[in-house]
Amino acid sequence: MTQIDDMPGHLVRRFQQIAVAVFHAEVADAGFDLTPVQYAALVSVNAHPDIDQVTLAGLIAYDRTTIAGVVDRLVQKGFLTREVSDRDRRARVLRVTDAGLETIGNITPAVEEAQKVMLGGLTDEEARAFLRLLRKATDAANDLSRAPLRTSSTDATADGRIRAK
Amino acid sequence: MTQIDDMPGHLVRRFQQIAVAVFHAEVADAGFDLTPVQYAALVSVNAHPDIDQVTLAGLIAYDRTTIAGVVDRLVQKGFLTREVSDRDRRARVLRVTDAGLETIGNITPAVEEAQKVMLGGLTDEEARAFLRLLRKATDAANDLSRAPLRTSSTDATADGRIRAK
DNA sequence: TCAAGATTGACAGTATGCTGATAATCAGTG
DNA sequence: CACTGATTATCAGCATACTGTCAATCTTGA
Repeated sequence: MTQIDDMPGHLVRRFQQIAVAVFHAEVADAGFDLTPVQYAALVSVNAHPDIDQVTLAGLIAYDRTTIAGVVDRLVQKGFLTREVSDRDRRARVLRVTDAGLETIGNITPAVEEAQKVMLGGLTDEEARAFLRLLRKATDAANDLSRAPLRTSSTDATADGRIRAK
Repeated sequence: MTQIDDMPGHLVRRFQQIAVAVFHAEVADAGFDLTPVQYAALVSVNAHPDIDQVTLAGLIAYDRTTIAGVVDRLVQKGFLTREVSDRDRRARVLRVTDAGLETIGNITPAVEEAQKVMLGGLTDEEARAFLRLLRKATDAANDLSRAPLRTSSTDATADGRIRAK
């Protein structure tokens, strides 16, 4: 017997695989074709209109080289627009389209169902305990990743832009 | 505020990213260049000499189309050999080389350290509780993934081959 | 104001993971 | 033995993720 099966890293990898598979299944059942990552990006842009890609990446803990492809696909699906910013010509400003907004509204039940299904093996109490510990461990180790979460402690600035730290 | 930050799927994705980053960092510090996935495959082949790729995939919950690339890289690094089986000419029989064996022996402390680091935000008791719940949730949802874990309930057969279920 | 440094986005390259298809081979049945 | 169905591996194609590099642009300080 290898001890691999009991290593946190290996278990997390397995659970993540399951989480993605469950998300796909529930979302496909509901008639949508969105990945977990695309969903997170879409919802976050909706919550922060005119956000730029780097700030978006920080809000959902993506690598900034990954976000480009994700946004590409969302633009291609017609759920996002990407335009050069007036204020900073390096930045691309993101915005949810009407189609994107409609998708967000209709897909949410499937997404929430997926969260329940992936924790189906735990009692409600266990699920709460698990989530609390998962959040604590993740937050504590946040900066060990190249793509740490960068929540806006300050609120959105006048232009809707979020500043990290 | 989006509620994304509290979704188990999103948290797991973040924690998995952290786990991989920590693994890379610790292993690189120790002077090695192995990914988490490659490490799991290497250790598992070592525990089950002459295993074929599908059985190996089941032991560590990889998709069978993923395992081919992983094994390719391990063969290229000189850690594994892959030969056509005598008994079943469809199957490729895997075996750890001396270099692979040496790597396993020397890399293990770094791998174990990585497991501690990624759980650094939890007390020992919390870490135990977290692992128990993670294992329970993962095992319960095992079959929801395309790449479920297939532990050998029966032991290795005469030829070292593991039969699932 | 202008030069140095930081930031934004993009690209190339590598490594998981997945879906779906195919070829080669094996096992079981009539 | 021939046929059918299952199994093993591979391939093409797509979607995360990462490292490292680069050009364009902004910001800051001398």
